[in-house]
Amino acid sequence: MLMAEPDRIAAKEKFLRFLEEKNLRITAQRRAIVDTVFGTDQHFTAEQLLEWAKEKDSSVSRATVYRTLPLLTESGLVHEMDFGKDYKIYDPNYADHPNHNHIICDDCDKIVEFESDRLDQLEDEISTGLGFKVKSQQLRINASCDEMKRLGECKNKCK
Amino acid sequence: MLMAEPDRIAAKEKFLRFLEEKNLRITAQRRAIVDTVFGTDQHFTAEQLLEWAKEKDSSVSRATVYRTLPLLTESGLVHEMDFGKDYKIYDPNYADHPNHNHIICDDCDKIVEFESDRLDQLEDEISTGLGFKVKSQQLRINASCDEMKRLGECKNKCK
DNA sequence: TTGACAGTGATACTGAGTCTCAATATCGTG
DNA sequence: CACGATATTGAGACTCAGTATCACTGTCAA
Repeated sequence: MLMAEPDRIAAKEKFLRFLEEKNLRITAQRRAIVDTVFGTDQHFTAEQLLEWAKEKDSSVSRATVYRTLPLLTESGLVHEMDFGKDYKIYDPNYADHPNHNHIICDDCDKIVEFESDRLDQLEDEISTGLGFKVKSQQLRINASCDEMKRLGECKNKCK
Repeated sequence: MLMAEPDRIAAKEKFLRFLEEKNLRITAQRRAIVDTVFGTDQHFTAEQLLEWAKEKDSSVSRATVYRTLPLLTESGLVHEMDFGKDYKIYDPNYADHPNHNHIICDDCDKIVEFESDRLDQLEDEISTGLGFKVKSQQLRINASCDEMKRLGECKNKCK
């Protein structure tokens, strides 16, 4: 967990403004959740967020976390991702780097991100061509741990 | 559900051979499941497969379906897909059309497939360039129902 | 101050998928 | 064909992320 940086503070302010615009209230619990989300640059799960937010305000409950996450994604400041596991992963750094593609190691759950301008460009081209104003798009590559090992990316958790 | 066609029968035989090669046994329950899988060209969920297979052999249990599905995907004859819903979707027609990309309507769960040679080519190029022998890859585009409606693709279930 | 209502936590619930284990079926070998 | 090693089975308990319910609480405009 990194120290809050200027752009993360900006993201937090943007979200509070987003709540105001929707006539939603800024409560202590929401503050704790938002401080947590924009106080890290790590990917996290809903359960992790619950745990971390509870450290800031022990009154934060699971229900409130699950109620706040859709607001965060709706605001466009946090990105929800699904890698075929039985939980979702959230990226609080999304506004800064909107085009992520991922390689997922199915054996140890490690995620490697990569970028490709050509890919981004082609994705946009296809989406536009099909007449969609896209909500989200992702290229997901599932690979085996053997391959990850070969790249030296998978030293820790793999047997 | 279509009548079994030659290539589906071939797929079924391939799978039985796949079992033999792995010294796995061809049981009545596995026959019922395999007949079901390669007797349709529809996408299906694990629970749907259980229901359909039970009609052929009422002794087929949930456990056996969930134990057989990984074998089917491992054989390369069936493709497992995850669209961010809380269930997985299986495609028994995968061997014939291995390169699918999908647009998912988040509101009504409709799935539109599309192909792009340029995209397939670029995906291969990137994967190879990163040194991966890929297990699977998919480009997933989530779109809103409003957009689907505009295309006339979403007449039925959307409000 | 009041009252409408957004927000809350505790907790019950859902539903896909997994695990366990005793009983059973398969199939190569004798 | 019979044997036996072992792969496979079904029932049902279990897991776990996420959802729904509901009575209570906090906020804020009038």
